[in-house]
Amino acid sequence: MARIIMHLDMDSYFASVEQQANPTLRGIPIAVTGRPHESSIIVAASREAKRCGVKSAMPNWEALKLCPSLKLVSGKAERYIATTKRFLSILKRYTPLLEVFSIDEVFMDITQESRRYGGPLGMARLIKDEFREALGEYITATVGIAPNKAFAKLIANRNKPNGIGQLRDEEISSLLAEILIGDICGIGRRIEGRLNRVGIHTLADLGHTSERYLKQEFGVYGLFLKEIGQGRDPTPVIPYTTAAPVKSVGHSKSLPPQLRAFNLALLVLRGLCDKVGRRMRKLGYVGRTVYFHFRLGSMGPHHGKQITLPFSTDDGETIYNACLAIYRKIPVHPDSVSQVGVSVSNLTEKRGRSGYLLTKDQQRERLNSAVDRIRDRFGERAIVTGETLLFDVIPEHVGGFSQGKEWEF
DNA sequence: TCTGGGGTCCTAGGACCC
DNA sequence: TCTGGGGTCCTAGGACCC
Repeated sequence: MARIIMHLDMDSYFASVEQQANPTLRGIPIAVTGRPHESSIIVAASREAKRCGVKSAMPNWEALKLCPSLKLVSGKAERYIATTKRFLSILKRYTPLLEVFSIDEVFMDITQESRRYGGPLGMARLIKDEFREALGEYITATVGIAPNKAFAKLIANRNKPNGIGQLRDEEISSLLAEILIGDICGIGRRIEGRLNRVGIHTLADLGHTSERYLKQEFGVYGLFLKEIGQGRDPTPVIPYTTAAPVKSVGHSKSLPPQLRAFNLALLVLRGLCDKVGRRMRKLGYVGRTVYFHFRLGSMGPHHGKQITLPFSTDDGETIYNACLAIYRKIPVHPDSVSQVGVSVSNLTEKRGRSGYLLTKDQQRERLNSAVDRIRDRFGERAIVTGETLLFDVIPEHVGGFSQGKEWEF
């Protein structure tokens, strides 16, 4: 029996949450951005702004050119996470087979459950009614229903905003010739370009291409392409409860001109390492592999290197020292950088106090946990290292938690 | 005017061990 | 004498997602 997969995608999510929270923002073009007054980018545009052509990932200046009356709003991460928790708690009552794909997107396998609600369309309408009650009329979702994830997402995109779309198993084959490969989640610009150059433009073209060729060109990914070209996508819905744990924890920051000198950038990096350590301790992980990267010029190349430590850590200073060790190994030693970043992978769950850490580190561990407790109570900025005071000139960003797994529901 | 920040997965080569 | 093959770990790079 064919599966029934529902994809639910919140409409203009961050912008809608802001409009719901603040009536003066309703009915006008607004856009959520990281830094409203600097040369940043749009994270989310309201539907009024989208009508002028404003899209996410567009530089603010370009958005303002398209839509001079656009109101830029600073994003508030906590607000979006809280709203996501609320709608997830509604959805999990409908089925336990619920995959949190990002902060505003969910896949559900409703093969078993939809019958109880008068079929998938009835279920979708009920969910949208519940959302309106619980979240307010400005926060809406679009629902796509299909026999697999790729087509459920596709059909949701085609019914935005605030719509419901369904694609039945028997309807898919007749649509393959009109769906462009780039419309499929998983086929990005590079792969689309490579396929286009050999004359493959639609899913039907893809389906007619030999599996051998696709495998030779794209490795295991070629098998996925062949399936998609035939209207199939065997990828299962992976429920939140069985999803793989976080694999890496990182932070990076684009630097304003006054902090681009390399020695100042290192101070910013010190603060980023602290934030990474803090988040790891919150998540209960220690990690062994540290990746340090930086960027030269706004459009310049990334340089980065990783090392694996002989021990695991969740301590900001240890992570920072690892970055310095990496830096000494990098052949490029720039005078100035436009971005620095650090991420820790090779994570394991932290066990008891003495499991991984050396005795000489136990004092530091106690210090970290005391600092964490104070920050839990009085906020992240209650205690900062001297260097971290530099963050006062760099506003906090939003938009970077799209695929994080730090919201429980 | 010149671009954010958070992730995931896959591949491939070299080192090292048995 | 000096050769085999499998497995794991590490690093780098490319592609994708929101």
